[in-house]
Amino acid sequence: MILEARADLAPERRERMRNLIRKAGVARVEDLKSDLKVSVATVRRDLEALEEEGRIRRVHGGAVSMESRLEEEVFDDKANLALKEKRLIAEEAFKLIGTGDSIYLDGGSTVLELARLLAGRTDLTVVTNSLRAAAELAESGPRVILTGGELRRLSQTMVGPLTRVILGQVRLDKAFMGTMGLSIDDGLTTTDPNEAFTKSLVQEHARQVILLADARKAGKISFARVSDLESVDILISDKKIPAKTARALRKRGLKVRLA
Amino acid sequence: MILEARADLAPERRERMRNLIRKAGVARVEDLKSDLKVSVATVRRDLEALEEEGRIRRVHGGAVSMESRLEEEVFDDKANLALKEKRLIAEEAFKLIGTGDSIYLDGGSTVLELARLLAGRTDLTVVTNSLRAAAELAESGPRVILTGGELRRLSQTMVGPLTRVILGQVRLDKAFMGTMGLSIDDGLTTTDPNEAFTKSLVQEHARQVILLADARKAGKISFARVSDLESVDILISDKKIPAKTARALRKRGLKVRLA
DNA sequence: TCAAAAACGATCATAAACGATCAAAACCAA
DNA sequence: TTGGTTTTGATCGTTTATGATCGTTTTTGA
Repeated sequence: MILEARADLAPERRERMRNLIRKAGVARVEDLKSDLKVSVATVRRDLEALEEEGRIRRVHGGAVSMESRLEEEVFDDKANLALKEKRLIAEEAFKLIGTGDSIYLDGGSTVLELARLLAGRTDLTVVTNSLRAAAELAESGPRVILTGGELRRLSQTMVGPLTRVILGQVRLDKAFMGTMGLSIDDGLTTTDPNEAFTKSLVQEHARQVILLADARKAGKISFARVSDLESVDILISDKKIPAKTARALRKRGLKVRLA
Repeated sequence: MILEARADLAPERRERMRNLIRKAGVARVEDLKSDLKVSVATVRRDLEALEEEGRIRRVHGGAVSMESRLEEEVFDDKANLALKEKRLIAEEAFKLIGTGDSIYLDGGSTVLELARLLAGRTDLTVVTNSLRAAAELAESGPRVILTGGELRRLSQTMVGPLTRVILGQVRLDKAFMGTMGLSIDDGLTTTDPNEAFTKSLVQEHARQVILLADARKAGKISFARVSDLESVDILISDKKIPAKTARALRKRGLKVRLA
């Protein structure tokens, strides 16, 4: 038997691939094929896996690293994890919006995807504490009202006690919220207490609270508590959420929709 | 040795295109075609994509970059000339800021120049209704508080009655204001009544009002009245302002500084 | 205002890249 | 080893990106 130089195990090959792509910012399938000495089929499968992890973005002919400058939201790894699911969730949420609605958008990448869908909806009034959501709608689209408040750099949102004063002045038909953690016992949690404060404030003011959370959020618990599960009217998630979890949430009174 | 120049992956080609356009401010389709060694069809398709992302604006024959800040004014000769003055005015204004000050920045390109100078000043608190100013300070720098309010797309500022509620809650040592018109008889004027409302509100709340206005503003009258000249404590302008005008302003109690 | 020239968008052909499929190879536990 | 699973690579029909063509629109300058 001829012993070839032993091939990489799949995880180490992927690690090498990831580094190659990150170093160059971009890589072609053909290059990866010869660098890693595998077939294009394997390269594609690995790229698929890396994309699923949010490490890279596939493009025709190769892939782009998420950590490179070619990719827009470098600093925000989370924005691109499970991007596909987030898009689907956002589209599902979009269906809930009626003509002339006054809606709230908070920070978070899933809600941001929803904001992108609203550019054409001049009939709406959008209230938001998210600078990025505002930026998406800055050129054209709905009437935009910003909550004001202290800028939290990490999330690019306005948070804290000052948000209360404007939120008290507006009517909100539907609030579309994101979350860091979603737990049966601990409810909604997020990283920053000021952020949590503003979120809970919004939930009090909105007639209907719609939570957008991909499956990875289920079971997670973060630092600062936002609210009970009962504050949420509708949860929109994806099909990867465990059936058991979905059942438990429904039992607590939430309407659960899977995009 | 044969060097087979391999074609760029679409994202890298677009990145190069984006940089070419940003660097020059504008670019012709034909130039991009030869620089990037692709057909005009591809150039057009890429431009279309970049426009979709909001990075450029297509025009007949080529494209202009949206990423050169003050994008509109780049092509306005007069405004472009005034950029130098605006920078000088901003630098003069910067000198007035003390350690730990709480300052207000409103919209307008001159004030935006001042915002750029503040990126390193972590000792300050900046209150602003300008999304562009906030964007300048979004990554690092002073504590940033946004006023909230309705988004006025043209100026990318938050204006209207809702701004009152947060402005009422903060202390402002110095307010740096821009203006469209500055007239001895009509005082400060601007184009939009909501904008005017917010400006006058700020002037009421700030201990010291500092107006940044290049010489072209002198004698101009716009649509909506903001306030009397007396509301302004210090005017910073450039040396092109007529001596007669400067005298008249000083006579009305303003301290006039020429950058 | 009108006509020529330039730029444009739509359409189509082609070549490269892609995803699905399946069989062979490698791997693993008994 | 054996039987079963996972991983890999080859094949093939499909999709995508690109560049050329052509009729239409926009700009320019007489």
